[in-house]
Amino acid sequence: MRAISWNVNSLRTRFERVAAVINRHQPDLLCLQETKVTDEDFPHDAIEELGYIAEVHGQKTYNGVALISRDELEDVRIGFDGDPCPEQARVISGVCQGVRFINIYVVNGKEIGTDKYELKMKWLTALREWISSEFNNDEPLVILGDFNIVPEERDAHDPDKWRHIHFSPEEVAQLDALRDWGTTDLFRLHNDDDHVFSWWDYRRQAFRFDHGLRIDLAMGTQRAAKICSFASLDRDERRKGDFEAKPSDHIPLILDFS
DNA sequence: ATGGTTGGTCGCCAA
Repeated sequence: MRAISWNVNSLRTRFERVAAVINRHQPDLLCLQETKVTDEDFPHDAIEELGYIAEVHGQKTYNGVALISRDELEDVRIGFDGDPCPEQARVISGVCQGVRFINIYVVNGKEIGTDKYELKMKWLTALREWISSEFNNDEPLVILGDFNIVPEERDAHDPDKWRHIHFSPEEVAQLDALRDWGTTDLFRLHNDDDHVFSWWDYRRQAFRFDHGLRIDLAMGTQRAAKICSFASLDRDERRKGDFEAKPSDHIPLILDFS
């Protein structure tokens, strides 16, 4: 089984690239973040033409998540109990071939000291409480998506530039708490290199200078890690060439499970 | 601290 996580930064603007990613990688499950489309306007017909079906949790203008799969998923859930901002569409989960995938778009947080940063901490704590109360860490389970958190120094081009957001001690501690519950960074099972990034700011030619961060993550339980046979970031999605036009600022995270 | 690109929407807010 192949699963992909990707912050598309608007599904409707990026649809042709989404179709290209599906054709290139042939995933069983595609977890999208920042779809920026209401459920009413979701392009279900175009997804079905690709041979897929979509479970959606969207809203107008901001946020929005979706699960796009070849086959029907089991136990699909919209959002989570205890969400401090339930009006923001940030979580959708479901079971694909026996593995539970919790697709998340974490609150960005803006900067330490702001209300948005406080909300990010509250949101992450509430999400962990929901996950640990609702699910078992001895089951195959993967929490994946745009975490807006840099796990380690080697995951930032210049970690000191990001200590006010994305790489603050409190944010890293939230990730550690998720590890303590019994999950591991699945990308790191198969990649040892420093400076492998998943996001580059659109501004200041950040991709050209490779000023990026690895903030798109998949945290899997031991049962998920045991069957995770491959993990990679699809840098070609942002590179120039056939796909030069309008890339997302994030690239897809590809995961295989045996 | 400022900077300055993209998307949704149509004036700015969010990232």
